[in-house]
Amino acid sequence: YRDKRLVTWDPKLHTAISDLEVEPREVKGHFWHLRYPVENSNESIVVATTRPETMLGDTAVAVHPDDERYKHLVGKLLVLPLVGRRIPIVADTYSDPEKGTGAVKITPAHDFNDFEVGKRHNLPLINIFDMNAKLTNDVPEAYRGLDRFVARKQIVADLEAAGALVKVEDHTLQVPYGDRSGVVIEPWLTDQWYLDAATLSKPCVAAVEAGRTQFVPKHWEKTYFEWMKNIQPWCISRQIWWGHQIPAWFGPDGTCFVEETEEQARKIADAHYKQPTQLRRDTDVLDTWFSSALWPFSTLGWPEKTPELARYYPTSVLITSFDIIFFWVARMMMFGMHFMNEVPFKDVYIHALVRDEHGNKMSKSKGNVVDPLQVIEEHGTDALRFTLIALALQGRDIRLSADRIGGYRAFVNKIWNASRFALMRVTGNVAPLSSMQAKLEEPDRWILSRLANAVADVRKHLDEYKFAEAANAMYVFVWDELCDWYIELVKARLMNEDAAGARSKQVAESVLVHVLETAMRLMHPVMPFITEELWQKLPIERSTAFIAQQKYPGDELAVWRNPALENSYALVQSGISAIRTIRAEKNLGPTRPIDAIIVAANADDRKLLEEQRASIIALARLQKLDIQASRAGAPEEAATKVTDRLEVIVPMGDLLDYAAEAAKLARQIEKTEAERVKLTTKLDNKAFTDRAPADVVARERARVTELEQMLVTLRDGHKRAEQRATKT
RNA sequence: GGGCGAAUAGCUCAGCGGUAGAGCGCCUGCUUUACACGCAGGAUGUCGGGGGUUCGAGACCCUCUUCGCCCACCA
Repeated sequence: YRDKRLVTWDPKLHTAISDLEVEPREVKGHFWHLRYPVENSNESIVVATTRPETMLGDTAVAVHPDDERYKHLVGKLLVLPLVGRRIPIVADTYSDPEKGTGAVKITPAHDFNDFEVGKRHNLPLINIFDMNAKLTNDVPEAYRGLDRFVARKQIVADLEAAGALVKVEDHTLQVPYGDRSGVVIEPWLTDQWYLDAATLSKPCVAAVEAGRTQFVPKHWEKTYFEWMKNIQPWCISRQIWWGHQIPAWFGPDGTCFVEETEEQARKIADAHYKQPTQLRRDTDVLDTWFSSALWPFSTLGWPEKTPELARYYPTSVLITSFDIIFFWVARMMMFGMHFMNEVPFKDVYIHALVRDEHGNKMSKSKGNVVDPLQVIEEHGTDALRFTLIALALQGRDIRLSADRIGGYRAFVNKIWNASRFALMRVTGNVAPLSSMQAKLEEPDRWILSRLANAVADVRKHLDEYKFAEAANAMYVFVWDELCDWYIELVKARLMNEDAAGARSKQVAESVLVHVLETAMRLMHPVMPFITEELWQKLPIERSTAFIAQQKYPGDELAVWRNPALENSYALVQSGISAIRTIRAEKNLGPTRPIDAIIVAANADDRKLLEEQRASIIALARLQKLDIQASRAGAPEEAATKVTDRLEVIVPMGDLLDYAAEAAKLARQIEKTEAERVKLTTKLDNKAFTDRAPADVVARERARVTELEQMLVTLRDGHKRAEQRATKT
């Protein structure tokens, strides 16, 4: 509908702008107290204003109906200084007796609140500004044509000269600026086109309440609701060049015809005027957000009923920034519900805002934009992309951190080097995994199980829009599991040129290539460049030209999942780590060949360790490994490391510092004992054993048993070390 | 005035009812033939304060403090 009301007018760009494009800025200004005399009386009323120039357009002064100070003056007239116009004193609850003098000047044509007061009291609207915010001919001659800020100075001076200026106070106030033009916007009375947004918004609120569209993270719904439920009429016309021209035609007498086409409008107009009539099209264009609101269906061929529209509307997900919720998301909802009678998207993912290093929002007009090309120059495209994804946590903004980008650049490098290793060691095309399932060795089955886990985790996180978690799952799998364990585990097999090891070598090659190939597909959306490059190089059969055309890894990996194997394999890893810890603590160096004894009380554990003897020897760099049920026969001069299920003993000969060893064991005993006491106290608490879930209680009991076993071993070792220390 | 979010290791941040974590930084040792953008090992926390719920609380509830943001208003 067309209406004459106040709009937020940009006097530089000469157009109405949206409330959302208005940016309040805090400015130091003044409070001017002005005295308006009551006609034919000695009395007067003092009003306070931050914009004295608007007094030229005053058409009333309002006081609160219950304000005893002014009750007797309501209905009387004031003489407006400098102008001489008689203006009424009206009673209106808009006036707040607590604020200022309790009397407020009313300028209906230049203030939104005053406009409403004016409507209630049938006050005239006096437009004192033109489109440039210069004073019009409706003001005394002395001020005509003056710019608003020039006029302000002049008027204050003249009021002072006339004795109407009571006092001036310093005052800090919020002044509305146009966010594009950077000038103070002016509430201005114009004819504009409006949408009845309140009516359009109702089904949109209902749709989100019913969950037909869901916000992720959910709390943004509140922002959406708050705005939708307090929505104002939407001024959709703009006095600018670019945009969809409004389909409205005016006849000579100002009658308006709104039709889809000019032809249609002319037909209606001719009928209306009963003769062929010249029409003039409205030169205004639609607010850009009006046009954008049509996007979800207009791009699919609407208003035609196209197959695309049937297939893709409603869309699955809109990914956008929170500051677009009002501008675009809400408006697409309105038009979707109105024109399609269906929501435009099922999910709205509100992503984090990337802020600059100081935490400020980046903006083109502020100029504090981090240039991605520069970051890419320094760290690489894939590193930047991975960093953004890794930092994209729900409900939290991103401060782009150079350190994090550097860390992920190292990750990209790691992927490159791991693949380089594989390409160096794997010769010829590899066989499909299915053909060698029976020949897989423990480490092979372990990494395939971990891969299946990683794929499942990544997919789950992506489904939930948890991008940072998805990135982390990729990172941990590739670096901590594939590189740090699997590649190290298979090195010996890959480098073995003996005929006897040929089959084992081939299996390792196939598994390594298969795992890498799957990892490339898994990471491709985040790191498109390196994954494409490496995928092209892998010795595999390629069914498509590009990795992007391949299927994303999914459920087909699930057959490899093997939690029991992973659990038992953790024992082997903890044994290797224990030996490495002794190496580091005793300064044995990473490469010096040493002997080690692993004591495991459990027969199944020993069996598993025996099977993995070669891996343990290789990764712990041992020259001799004994796996036994008890400590019997182990030398006294030994460093030990005790874990939940095993004790690792490294004979040290004269190298061992017994006092230090005893002290180290004493510290571990103290910590273990403290944990045991804590758990025992917990288990002694009847309230806990009665009320906590059975599995929690059982787990705690098992843990106490483990700790008790550890303590026996630790105390035994401690006693021996202490005896030796005193002997020497 | 209304609303939202945040406070956890030196830094950037996960965890959101059952033994406090990651990356970076820091410390120790390493030319280990994929990688020093690396490898192995290590240290580091009254989880902002105070109440409460619970067998059990960074986690849930209340409250306070401090930061950040959004909306409205400001004669």
